[in-house]
Amino acid sequence: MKTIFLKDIAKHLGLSKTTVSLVLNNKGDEAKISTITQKKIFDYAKRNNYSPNHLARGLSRGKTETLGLIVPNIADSHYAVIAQQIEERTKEMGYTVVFSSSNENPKDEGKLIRTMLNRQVDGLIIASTQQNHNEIELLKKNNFPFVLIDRHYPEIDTYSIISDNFGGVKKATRHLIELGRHKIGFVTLDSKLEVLKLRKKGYLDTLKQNNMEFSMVKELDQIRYNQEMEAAIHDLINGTNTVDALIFSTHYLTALGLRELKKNKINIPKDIAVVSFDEMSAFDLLDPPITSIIQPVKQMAKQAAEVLINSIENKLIMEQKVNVLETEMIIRKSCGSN
Amino acid sequence: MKTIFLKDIAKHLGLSKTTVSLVLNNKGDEAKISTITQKKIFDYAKRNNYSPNHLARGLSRGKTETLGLIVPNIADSHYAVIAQQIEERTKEMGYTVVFSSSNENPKDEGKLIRTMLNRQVDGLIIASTQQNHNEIELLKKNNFPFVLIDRHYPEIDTYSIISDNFGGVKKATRHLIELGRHKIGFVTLDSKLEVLKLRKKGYLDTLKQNNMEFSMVKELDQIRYNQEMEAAIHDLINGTNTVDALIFSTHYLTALGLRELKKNKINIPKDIAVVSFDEMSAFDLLDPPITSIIQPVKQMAKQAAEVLINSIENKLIMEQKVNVLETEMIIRKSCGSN
DNA sequence: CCAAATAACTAAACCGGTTTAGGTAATTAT
DNA sequence: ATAATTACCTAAACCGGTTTAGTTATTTGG
Repeated sequence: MKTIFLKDIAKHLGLSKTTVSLVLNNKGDEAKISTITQKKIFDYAKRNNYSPNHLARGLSRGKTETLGLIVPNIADSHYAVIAQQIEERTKEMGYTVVFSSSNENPKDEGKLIRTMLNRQVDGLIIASTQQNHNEIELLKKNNFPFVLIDRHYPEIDTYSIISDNFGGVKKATRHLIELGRHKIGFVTLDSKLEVLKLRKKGYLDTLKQNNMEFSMVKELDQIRYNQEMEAAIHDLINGTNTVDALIFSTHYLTALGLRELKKNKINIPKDIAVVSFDEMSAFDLLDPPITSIIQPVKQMAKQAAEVLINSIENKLIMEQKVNVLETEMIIRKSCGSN
Repeated sequence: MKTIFLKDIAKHLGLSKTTVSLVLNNKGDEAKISTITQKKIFDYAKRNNYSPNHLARGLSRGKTETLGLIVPNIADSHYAVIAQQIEERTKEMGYTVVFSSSNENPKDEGKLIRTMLNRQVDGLIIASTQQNHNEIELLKKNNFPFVLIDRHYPEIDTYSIISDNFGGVKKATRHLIELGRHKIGFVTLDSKLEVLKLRKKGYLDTLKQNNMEFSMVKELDQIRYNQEMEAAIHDLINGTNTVDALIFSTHYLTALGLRELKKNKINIPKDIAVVSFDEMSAFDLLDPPITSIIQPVKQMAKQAAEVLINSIENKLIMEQKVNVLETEMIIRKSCGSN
């Protein structure tokens, strides 16, 4: 507030800015500043609660102790938790985070990356729209420290922390098969996102491995999925191809789907078993509670923060660049298993 | 990336840093720089996608176009939405936001405020723990631009954007009374937070106004509420004082409470009607869907961003400092009203 | 006793911009 | 023909730190 500067301390103690700066950066001993002088400086600084101007320091050091976080949407609980964990870990390690939502828009994401770069962040954590191959490649080429979280570019070799989307859906599908479901449907978005492609593949591959003949994938439009869910559910529960189980590829699709199933008086799990990939905080309160595949979100976030900061500070660098964390299936009553 | 600086442009065009800086800041005409020169500068800058070092600019201008956001916890959907909206509005107005969670800890909050200040943010938006009276007063005394959101210090005269917590609970209580409920209970946290005090007051005052004799408030510990909910619900549904309606003072208490009610095979709304202050995204999927009081969170956030930026830029300043926005009651089936 | 080493400290350049206070040369006014 | 403007541009200070390359006075070593 009533800001005090380095030169003020120096002037008041009859010393040079250099001495004060060295001491306050704990280089006093190294620079052989006498203990008495050091004490004087520390005391005076503390008494007037001096704290260095971060811009000035950043400018001269070329480092800001600030990380940029770009997510599709922090209002989404998935990313909110990621943000929270990253911020927490990051704060412990002496960094601050600036964030921005790309709204799943590649152009916005590109702009945000550039904005963050000229704000001189020391590194970036990006949950990418996955349509900025070039920007990401550029970051890599320029050796700018960054890590991808939640979504990665399989074709670019960089630090990526993701969860096992493929394996997660596999677990879910196997679970349903084991419970005797034969006509399992899959509701997802029509998207280029690697995660969604992998989830679909997890479903299809598992069916094939188990020689299941029936398969039915509904891919809703990324924007109009809200309106399209009604027709999709209608298709899935009527006609000859009525399903006896449904996997939703992400939490909000599950929520929408459940609403429709309810409207159609479908009994879960008797008529249709339901598994959700990702969950919302109230899924265990629903009747029946929804069996869900959950991602180790917190762990992913902490790891991303650590890997990034380590790579910034050139400490021990992770050996394998892509780290795939296991998902967990929480079995509740929506599949009739208990 | 392959960073280009002002002096590079200057050197390449045989001009001075001054000229280049003026032109790129659109002060070319004002400074009577010839159109030809201006064009050369703009072109060269664009071609080499120059963008000014934010630290340097901030240091010399004393302004960073960065806002600090301090919330109790961004993982909480309530604050996640606030963060998202603030970031969105703020981005439109040319600012960036750095955020941090105080974890409802006043000391941490104090530290965060100081950290943000020496990071030279231009202003702060704080959803305060409300136990940092002094820090807030200090901000005010030093004319540092800030606005309180969601929670305010009634005793400090500053910009505050809050919702009508008192009126919200009043609506809920009145609703229950009108539906013929006579023994309405209130579950909340034992907290000094003004919002929670107001919600309790809204409940108690409405009962009094309607000459209801019965009242029962359960105040759970702020940390152990999770464990305490079981006993609280037990008390509320057993003995002579069995309630026929419950109001939960915040979304996560509702979630916990519903879990307990379910465990005890309570029929909602037949045995007990339920209203939640604040909701979770799946509350409308529950059986029955939960009647909720919702706060105009998005509006609050946008307003906070606008008020802050306006006060930073000394544009039109809001006339009344405390802005109380109306809540809305979404009537679902948990009170038996339809 | 003098040279070398050391202790304690500092001047000044630098980071990359913005801004103030001019400086020339060409035009206009008288 | 000379003074006053004007058009166009710039040197240098400044923002508040960090860091390099010394300086000076005192010890130590031979």
